[in-house]
Amino acid sequence: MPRYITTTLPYVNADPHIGFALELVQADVLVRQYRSEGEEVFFNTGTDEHGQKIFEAAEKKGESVQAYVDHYAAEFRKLKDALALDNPTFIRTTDAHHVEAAQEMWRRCNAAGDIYKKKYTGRYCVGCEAFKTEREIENDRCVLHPNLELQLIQEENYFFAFSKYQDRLLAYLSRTDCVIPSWRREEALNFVKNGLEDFSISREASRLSWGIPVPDDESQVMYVWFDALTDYVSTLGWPSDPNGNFEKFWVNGTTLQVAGKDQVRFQSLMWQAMLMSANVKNTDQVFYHGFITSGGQKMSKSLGNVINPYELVAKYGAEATRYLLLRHVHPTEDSDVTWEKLDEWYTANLVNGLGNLVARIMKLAEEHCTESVSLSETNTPVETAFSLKIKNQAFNEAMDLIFEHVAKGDEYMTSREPYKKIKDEATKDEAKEDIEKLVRHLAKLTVHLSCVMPETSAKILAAVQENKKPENLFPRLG
RNA sequence: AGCGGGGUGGACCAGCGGUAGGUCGCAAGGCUCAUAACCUUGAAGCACAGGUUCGAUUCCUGUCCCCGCAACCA
Repeated sequence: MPRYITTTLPYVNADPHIGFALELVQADVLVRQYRSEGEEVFFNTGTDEHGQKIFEAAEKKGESVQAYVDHYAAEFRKLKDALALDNPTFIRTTDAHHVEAAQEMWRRCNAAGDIYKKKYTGRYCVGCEAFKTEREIENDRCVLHPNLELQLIQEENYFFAFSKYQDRLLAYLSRTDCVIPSWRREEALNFVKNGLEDFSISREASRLSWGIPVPDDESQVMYVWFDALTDYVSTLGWPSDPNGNFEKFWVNGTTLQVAGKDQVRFQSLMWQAMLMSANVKNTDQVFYHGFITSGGQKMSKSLGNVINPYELVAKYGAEATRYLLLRHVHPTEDSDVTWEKLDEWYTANLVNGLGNLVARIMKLAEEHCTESVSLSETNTPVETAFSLKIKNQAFNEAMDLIFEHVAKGDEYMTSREPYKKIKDEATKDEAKEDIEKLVRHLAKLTVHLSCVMPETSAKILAAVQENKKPENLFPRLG
């Protein structure tokens, strides 16, 4: 069955965050695993580029908004190569086709009677040029501009009839696999049970100058929801579907969204209600990953503990970065990452573990075996277990299986001592058999490795086929 | 207030009613094919307080601490 896998689209008001790199790598390893098993996968990612924050950020930088978003879109697009992503589609919410799709989504929900205009009163900060929430207000002032008086402003916006979908959302959430991990489904369920309120989906054009116009109302611009969330289907060609991808992957395929844990309400509730309203099939499954903290704190520029994915790749390489994110970041819980820990993991597992194992085995093979070993094509139970772990998003456990396999190689080498036996004529043949067995062990390893570290996997396989010790796979850190 | 998750040796994670496992780090031996790598052994642990039970890290109750959501906030 065709599969559709998408990340959320990051908002381009800052450089790529390590958390987004995690999301991409998790999605990619799923994509690669399914593709390796012969399934056709549509892999989507891209950038969310509208909104007042972006408009203001561009102004601050003294750039045109278009130049600003083009710059960031490029920064995010580069992640594809930096993280060795397997051919994702990259959609920008400023793409002409997406703009039309967002407007069509609006029209359909409107036709279903789910969009209406309502007067809304909020406290507006002139300094921020934005309405403030209770959390952002302290002593009746905006926390960022305590010297300015908040203004009570009344604005007329469009609202989406979210509350109408309470029952249908409960029915959707009764599917046990629609939210992973399961306890986040509990969270979503409780949220719906507590009652839903309609949410605002537009802003006056005078306040939101960089966004998609509301159909048939020049005075209003879409606020994030209809704009950003529609990307999951617009990327497939919805609604006109010129290539049949929407029909193939969304309607007839299995769909999976990968998102951060703070997205439950947006992805599993608001977006699903919009799909119901527009009479489009719901997402089959949304997987929510945890967050990455550093030194026990949320990464933030002011704390100076931000780890940028490009720095990660510059230091360890794309392959090792993928490995580090998959094995040492818990799939669904928060994980703490520091440079110190990353160095430790890189050295222990990749340099001393995998890299060293390949070197010691292939050195012996190159010197003592006259030709490369024949490889069997059959799947082992370990490979099946690995595949299942990946598909169940237990990425860290899947990695553990790989490294158990690595450890077994080292243990076998020590217990059989082929390097010793090869020096004695009487045991020479036995040593050769040991070495051949170890080489086959490596070949098997490449099967698991291919969706995690594709280049490394290919290098090892090539070394086995050429019967030659490769260059160090993972150089020791300076 | 509430909802959800979590608190297991120095670090991260698994176990979830019957001598507490794994990985990393640390220490001591061993080995020499290998990227001063590898193998073996060892030290060290179930947030706290009650309860249920023959027996609790595991179930129940309460307390403390951490994280996310808490409605227009990606």
